[in-house]
Amino acid sequence: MSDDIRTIRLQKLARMRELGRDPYAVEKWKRTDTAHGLLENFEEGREVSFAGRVDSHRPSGKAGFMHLTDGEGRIQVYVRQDGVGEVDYELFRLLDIADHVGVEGELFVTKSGERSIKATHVQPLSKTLVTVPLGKEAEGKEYDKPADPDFLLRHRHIDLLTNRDSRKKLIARAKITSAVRRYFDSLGYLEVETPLLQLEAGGAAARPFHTHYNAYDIDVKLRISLELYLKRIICGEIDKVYEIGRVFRNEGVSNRHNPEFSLLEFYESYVNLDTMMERVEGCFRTVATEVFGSTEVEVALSPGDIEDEVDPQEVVKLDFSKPWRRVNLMEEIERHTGLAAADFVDLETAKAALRERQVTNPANGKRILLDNERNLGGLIEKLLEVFVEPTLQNPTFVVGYPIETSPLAKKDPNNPRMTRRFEGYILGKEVCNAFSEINDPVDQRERFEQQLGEKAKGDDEAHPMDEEFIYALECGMPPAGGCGIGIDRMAMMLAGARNIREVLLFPFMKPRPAAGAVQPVATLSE
RNA sequence: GGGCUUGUAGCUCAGCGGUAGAGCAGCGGCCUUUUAAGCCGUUGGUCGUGGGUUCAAAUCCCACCGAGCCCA
Repeated sequence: MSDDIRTIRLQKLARMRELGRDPYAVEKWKRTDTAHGLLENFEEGREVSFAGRVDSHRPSGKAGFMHLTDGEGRIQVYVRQDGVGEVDYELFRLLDIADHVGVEGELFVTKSGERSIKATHVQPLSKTLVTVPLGKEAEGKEYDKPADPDFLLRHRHIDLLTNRDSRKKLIARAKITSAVRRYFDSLGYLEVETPLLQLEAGGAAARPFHTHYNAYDIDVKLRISLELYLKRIICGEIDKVYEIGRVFRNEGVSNRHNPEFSLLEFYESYVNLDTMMERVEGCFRTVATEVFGSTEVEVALSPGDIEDEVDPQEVVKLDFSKPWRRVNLMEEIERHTGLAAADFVDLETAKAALRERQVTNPANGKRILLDNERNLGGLIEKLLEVFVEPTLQNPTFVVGYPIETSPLAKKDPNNPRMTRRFEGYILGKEVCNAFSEINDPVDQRERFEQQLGEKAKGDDEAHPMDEEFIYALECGMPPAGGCGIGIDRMAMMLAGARNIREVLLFPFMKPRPAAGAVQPVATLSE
């Protein structure tokens, strides 16, 4: 059947060509206004030239209407045969929904009061060969739009055409990235690009993707973070450096995980955690102001954001004008679990204390699963996740992370079990991770060796040894602060997305099985 | 991994044991101010895939493949 439609459309295209008006032969069309601009600065009688996509098409014998959209707005065009001539009128009739068309004419108001263009000239600019499901629209209400999220994600162009909300979020996400760039550029940071193909993927705890480099016949990995290369640049006396780049983690897909995602990391020499906090605050403030127009951003909460049921319509105001709250990790854990510092001397003591006091997960009242924890640091981070994170609704920095889970952060001089590291949280979710970077090559080597020990014990996310990185430290690295921010998570939060796919134009999709199903004729050549 | 829901024409959906329907889109016709345009006519689906039960399955059962939500 779709072949029939295609055939008919091709016939219409042929007819347009017969009339000497091949849509595909046109290269440009003057647009004096956008649809929005036309409606806002409406001036009856003004001559305009406009182009857009046919959104509704209501021809009759010798006169008719169509609505055209241009991405941001929608305007009606009135075409009458004695206004455009027979050829143009036939071209108008040969249009289908979703075709692109250019019109010239003058602004006027219809009998029923709609601001419109009365065409004097109509020229098709592209012909659709399939039915494009745009749905219908009237008085702000929308009808029969495609609703299957799977379909819309596999054909994002249709989502962009039909779903204003999707469009808004994806545009916001793009603008966030560019606002972040402007912020760091304005501080004198240098933006760089570092290798995606690496012999050892380091800088984070994650499994990499593997691939093969034929020319050298070696296996290589896709990067999982930007960290180690950026710090080598710091060692080269470039004192402020950042990168926004795609990293790849060989993990499952979820509401908040895509195998490739965008990471911002920035490093600055001779500064401590306080400066890093200021940078994070400044970055969010800049993004809020530039993308959302205010240091106060309203974020729609969706069910699941907070432990208890929340009205889906509930909106929270996040204020980025002020410094974020600062808390200490162990103090928060002790406060929320009732355990004391003495309970955290080692893994077994801590497990015993939790068992003895029958500490349960406040979200569901169940015991906390501790069997998977191999070390005290892991246990502490688990407690952070269960007890503390849900309480961190307003922007908050949590300072002081355990040494086992922080192999790249300086030791805390006051507590050898802890490191100089913080994470930022908003609405209970992690938004950044920052260290005072280790610049002691001997310490760094020991940390990597500890990690190799964990790997030997079966932790396949443990950090690999990186001799070139150690060599860079041996050559001298200044004290420096470093920080990573997940751009997608940031965008989700600020744009009010509940799924990471809402802020990724083309999230990874499982391939479809060959059989059956609604595969539009459009090619899927990738 | 577990639970619930779901997969019917290009799109939105109805049908829920008797052999496939509506609206929109499409096609043909009428209409020179319509607007989810209208009127008349009309094309289009092996009802996700594979098994089973039954005289009979889109409809009941099982498995598989997708999707959505919730839980872990």
